[in-house]
Amino acid sequence: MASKKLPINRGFYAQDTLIVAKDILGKMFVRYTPNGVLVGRIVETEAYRGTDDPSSHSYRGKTSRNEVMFGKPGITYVYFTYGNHHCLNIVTEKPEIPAAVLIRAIEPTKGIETMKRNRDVEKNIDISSGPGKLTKALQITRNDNNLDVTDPSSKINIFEPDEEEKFQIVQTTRVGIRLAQEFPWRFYIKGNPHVSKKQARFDLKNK
DNA sequence: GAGAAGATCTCCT
DNA sequence: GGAGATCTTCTCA
Repeated sequence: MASKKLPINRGFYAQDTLIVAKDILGKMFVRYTPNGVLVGRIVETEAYRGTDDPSSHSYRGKTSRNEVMFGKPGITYVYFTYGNHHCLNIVTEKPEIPAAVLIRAIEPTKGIETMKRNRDVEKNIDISSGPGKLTKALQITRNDNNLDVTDPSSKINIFEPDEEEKFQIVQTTRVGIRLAQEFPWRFYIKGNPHVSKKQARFDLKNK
């Protein structure tokens, strides 16, 4: 048996948020639950940087909700919105810069049946093609806020993929926000069916 | 303490 | 394609 693989280290998350949002595509997201291990490939992200991004939760300063964004990189920031949905972010950059990358979609690779059950859907592409869907499939709630994804004993880790796969990255504008809509801070893997449908329609319109 | 907004999803037409 | 659901968080008085 080969030595156990370690999660991606904190130095990766300490980089510029836009670089992390782009480079984290294709990485393996691993979630440890009592029902087993759930794994998916990250296929869609958005960058939020509080210092110069009016749509970021941290733009107006530190609050009890967003305080983890002001902490060290590589920490989860989970918040509840629209009365129904949780969204998962990974904190980036230095502690004095409140920034994070929103994980918008993953391509399920392991524990698929468990994720389908969590979501009550039948098709693979319905499991995690959106921020709210993804957190439900992976059983992520506010209890999972402030977890260290670089710690091998954490309930959430992110790993390099076993096999490097070549893909094209598309950079475009974010969805679901009112302010700073023009910032091209959304990234996804071109042609992947697991990115959110809303976005696919948007891109077709803007060709 | 009250009112408003919100990084979404799903159902209905 | 459009609108409602649902509830946490923030702002303002």
